[in-house]
Amino acid sequence: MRYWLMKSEPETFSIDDLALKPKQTEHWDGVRNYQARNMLRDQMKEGDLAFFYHSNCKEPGIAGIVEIVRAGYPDHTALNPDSPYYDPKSASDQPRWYMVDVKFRRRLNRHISLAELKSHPALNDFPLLNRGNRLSIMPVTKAQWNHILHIE
DNA sequence: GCCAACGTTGGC
DNA sequence: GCCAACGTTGGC
Repeated sequence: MRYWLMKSEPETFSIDDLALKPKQTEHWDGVRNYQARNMLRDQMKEGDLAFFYHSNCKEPGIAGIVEIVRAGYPDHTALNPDSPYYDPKSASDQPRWYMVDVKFRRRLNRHISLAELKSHPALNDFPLLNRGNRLSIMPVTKAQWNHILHIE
């Protein structure tokens, strides 16, 4: 199994929103970046765990943990002209974009802010902290995962 | 709201 | 295939 970090803007979809969903499960739609798409489609598997990261908000940081409960499958919002994620170049017989289903596991005991993550030398290689990184899905090593849970 | 960084688009 | 222009991300 692998570990991940998944970004979401809490004003759009927060860990609290996920916790309120039926079965506390929701599909992770709207990823429109090829590198992130490849991870959704090829690498994320049922049983993987991911940090739920709140971005573009007052205090960006890790808010909780989710589990991947369905591996990559076509993101149907790309085919819906009414969706903000509509992509006219996508087609149902040749899907361009993918998503996974995630299930709420728990909130962290405390919110771990981006500023705090930056202060840990052990996380120097954490992709989230690399300058200019804009990926909304990124891999987390077991060591990084454990480190973050340790400082929780 | 600013702006640096980056990805994508499209003319050539 | 280059690269300038443009749009988006996301921290601050």
